[in-house]
Amino acid sequence: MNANEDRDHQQTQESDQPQFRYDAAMAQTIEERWQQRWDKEGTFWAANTKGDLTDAHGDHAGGRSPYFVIDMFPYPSGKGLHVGHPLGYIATDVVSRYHRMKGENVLHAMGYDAFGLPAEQYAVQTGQHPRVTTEQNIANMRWQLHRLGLSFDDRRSFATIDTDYVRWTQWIFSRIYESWYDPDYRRSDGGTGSARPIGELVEAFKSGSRPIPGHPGASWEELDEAERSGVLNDFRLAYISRSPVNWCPGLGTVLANEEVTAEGRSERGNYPVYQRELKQWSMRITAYGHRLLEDLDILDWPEKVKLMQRNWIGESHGASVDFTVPSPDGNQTMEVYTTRPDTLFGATFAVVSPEHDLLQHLPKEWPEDVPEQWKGGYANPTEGVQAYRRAAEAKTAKDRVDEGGAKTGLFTGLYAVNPITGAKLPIFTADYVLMDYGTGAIMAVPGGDQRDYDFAVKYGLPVVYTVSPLADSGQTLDDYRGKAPFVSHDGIVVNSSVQATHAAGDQLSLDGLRVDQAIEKVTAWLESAGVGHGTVSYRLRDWLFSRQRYWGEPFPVVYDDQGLPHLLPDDQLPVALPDVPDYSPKTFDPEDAQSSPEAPLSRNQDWVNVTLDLGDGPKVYHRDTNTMPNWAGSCWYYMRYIDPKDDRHMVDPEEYDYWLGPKHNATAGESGGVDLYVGGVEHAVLHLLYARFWHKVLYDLGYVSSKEPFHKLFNQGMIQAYAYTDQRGQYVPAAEVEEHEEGGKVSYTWQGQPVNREFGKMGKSLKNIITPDDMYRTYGADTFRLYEMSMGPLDESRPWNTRNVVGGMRFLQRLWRNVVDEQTGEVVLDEGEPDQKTLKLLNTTIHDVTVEMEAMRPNTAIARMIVLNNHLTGLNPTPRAAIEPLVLMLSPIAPHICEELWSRLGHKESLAHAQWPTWDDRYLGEDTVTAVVQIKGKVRGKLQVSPDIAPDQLEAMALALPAVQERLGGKEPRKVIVKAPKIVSVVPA
RNA sequence: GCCCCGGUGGCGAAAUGGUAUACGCAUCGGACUUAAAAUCCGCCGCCUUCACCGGCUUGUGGGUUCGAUUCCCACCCGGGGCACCA
Repeated sequence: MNANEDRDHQQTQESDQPQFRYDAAMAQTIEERWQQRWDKEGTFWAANTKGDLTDAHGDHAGGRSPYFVIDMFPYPSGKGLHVGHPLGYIATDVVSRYHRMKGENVLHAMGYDAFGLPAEQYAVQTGQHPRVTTEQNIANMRWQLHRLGLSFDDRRSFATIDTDYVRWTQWIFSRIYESWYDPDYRRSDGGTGSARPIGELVEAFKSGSRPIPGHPGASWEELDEAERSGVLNDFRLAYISRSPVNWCPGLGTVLANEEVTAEGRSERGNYPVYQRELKQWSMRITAYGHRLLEDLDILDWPEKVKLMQRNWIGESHGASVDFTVPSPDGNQTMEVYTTRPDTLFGATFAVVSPEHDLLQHLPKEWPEDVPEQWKGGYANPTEGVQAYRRAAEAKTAKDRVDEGGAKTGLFTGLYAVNPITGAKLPIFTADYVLMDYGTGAIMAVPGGDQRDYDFAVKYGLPVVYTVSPLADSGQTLDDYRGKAPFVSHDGIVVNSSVQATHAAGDQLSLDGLRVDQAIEKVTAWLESAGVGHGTVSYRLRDWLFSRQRYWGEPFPVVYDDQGLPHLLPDDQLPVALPDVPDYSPKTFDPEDAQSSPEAPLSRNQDWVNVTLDLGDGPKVYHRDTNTMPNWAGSCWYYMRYIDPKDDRHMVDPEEYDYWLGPKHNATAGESGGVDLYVGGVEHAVLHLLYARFWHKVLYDLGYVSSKEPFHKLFNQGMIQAYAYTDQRGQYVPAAEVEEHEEGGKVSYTWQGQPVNREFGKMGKSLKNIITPDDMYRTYGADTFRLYEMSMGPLDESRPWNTRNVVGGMRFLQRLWRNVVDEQTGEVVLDEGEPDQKTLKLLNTTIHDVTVEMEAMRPNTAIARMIVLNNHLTGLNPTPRAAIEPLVLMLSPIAPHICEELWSRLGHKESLAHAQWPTWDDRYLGEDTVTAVVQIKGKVRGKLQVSPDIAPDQLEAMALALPAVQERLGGKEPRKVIVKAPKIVSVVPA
């Protein structure tokens, strides 16, 4: 069979080429042949423990160790791939193939994240239904990846838009909706706090063992349906709320905090985002804040990503303090959150956010003797606060940043009473205090906080310092007075003492204590006086979960004529997307903050209004017209690879235990989960935080047995590229640019005109795209894979340079020639024992390559293999005992050529499951080693010695060297350090 | 502003306390060829020198050490993350 194809191949060749040379055309023939054979034989099928999914021999997993390795699955965007995209896919493929050769049962598959904005926008551009364009794009992408020779188990592939899959995404939503978080629940893993079925909460309300919030004294039976629905909504992990959300008129949808940039613009499209109060779905991710934080410790993730998640969760420890606020409607309580309760004596005013409830209790008139500046020119507090709130609402986060931290604010006419000192603090409202962090109210301590200080200076408020620099810092408070706040945890509390406290409590003094001691003391005092308690606060917000989009999963929820939500029963899933006259989102003038979202699904009234029997007879309901964000599908897809066709479970629990359960193999550790997950660092908080949250809910509810979804995370670097601009700043085609060198100076021209080189991304608009297809045409997939793996460390970004690709091609050609005669196509080998030098190099290479592969450093593994191959090139004929291990070791990186050579070496079976070569320790040692003789750290001589030379003998030999004698000038050395057999370091007198 | 990562030949990069520059690219020289391409062999950090010898060299300056690309301190440059979070 090979001979025939070779003859076909050689007819297409230039006549003066050797007929059996490994070139691009030969590579293509070989690659396509092996790809077909792998497909036909099911070479990469992974075996489940039972059921239809067996390996190629029809066997189940048996005692084989599982290894689960996947990439972050792609959006099939329609733009096609450039050479940067497959880097991670090649890396996971190399790892997969390596582990297969170690005898493990490797699950390696690829799915498609096909809902969401990019797919929808592409469909809108092309005027076709998103399903049509998305499926075309998936087919195209599948082909492009197939051509790379990736070793996926294709039976396990699926897309998030598949009906089977949407059903289970909606099923998970239903489980989350039907759950609440019980912070006191003792989990079987020893932890505290768990998602529990909402039914348990209802039972507690019914039995009276738990009071019903908002309905003191009432029994569950006394509440009407709307009241019950409202109470449960406040506990559900998926809930509906009317609250300020990120509204993006330019995109026509609301967005999660994670999808909004620091400039207050949408991450996609870069449109302004406004805070609007709207009724939307949210997920109670904040309930999991602490567990999401602490379980980072059991993950094998890059520290950088852990740090980003820690910062995003933003757990801080402090105290909540109650201030009494006299108002026209009677005394109100203002709860503030502070991380520095030790500075209570330094509070000179208070600030509430513009949305704070306290602002509903304003006095009718300004109090007397209030500075005009505090009133902002308004006739009374009500008018002023209304105007200030409107102004704040209209501002984007970008506007606030542009103000550069400048503080604006307005006096409310109210005063808060300091619970310790009884001092009356004027209350302001200002937009630098955020409603959704802490309690939306702060005590302002201008002596210890930069923002409060700025505000105090602007409005003429007093500054009191209550912490003094440590004596050994060389600073005193006088260095700060009138200039700046003293913001530090390292200090001694001063000026913080009262004989009789205002609230019920003993006299209190914090003076002389260190800050941490003072925090402890004052917190205890607050608790005993009943005016506060220690508490924890999070930067993390609940996850806004609805979008006004067509191309997403519909919610499995309908509303009755009272507007109360009802969950659809599982047997009515999936809720399919309806056809609508127009699936594009209704967008607005990006600056139109007052516009309101309109969901495309609301355009099909036949779909929206349905008659259903939800247990109490047929009734008319209205469907929820929102869709889920595209993160929903990516939150759980990894576990669906276990069996995407399973119609009885989201995932079979036994199969889950085998593949992803805790300690399912040697590397998974306590967390369990995917053994290796590779993707870009851009998902450090978004996808990876949402997926961990869903996973933990499913874990609490008993559907999965591991605490975490992804045990080991690896972020591949970006492939960057050069781009060239002409004099007018226009990009010119990078492929046509010529490089010139003159007198050591490098310059670039395009069509004779000088151009400038810049460095950055690869992109169509930069005219520097290079596609995998370009590489297949010129070199073949194996050379392309080899180049991407040899460019440098996998986790670092580096520039693409097509000129360098040829090095990999030459390596493969030399390897080929070491097996196949280029002229005759014959395989002639030395079947005898290789010489000692070859055996030594072979064994050290096997050892080194194994170490490098384990550490995911294919670049250095390749360097070792090139050294071995270059050595074998000098032997003629090549020893079989050396070339076979080399072919096996290279096969994860360049699988097609290695399969071809393996077959020409006489093996019938694919090498995909051949055993990874092992080394013999006897060949690792050297007969002689080079010992280096240093004088004051500089190399002055070298000695060839036995590896087990005695230190005394080595020292004597070193000191006898003429170069050493000369430099010692006849004197005894002051010191000689001998590290036999490598180093002798001589220190002259 | 705060936090994190990085800086080594002409270029991509090796080496994590012990011979700095493995491996690859480019350049240059040689073999083969009528010639070119391809292929093979060789040189290849900088300065000085015909050459040997010698000196210098891992962003800059300092420190620890017999010995530092590697550890410590300060600074410069590049990249990334967060940014009124009380």
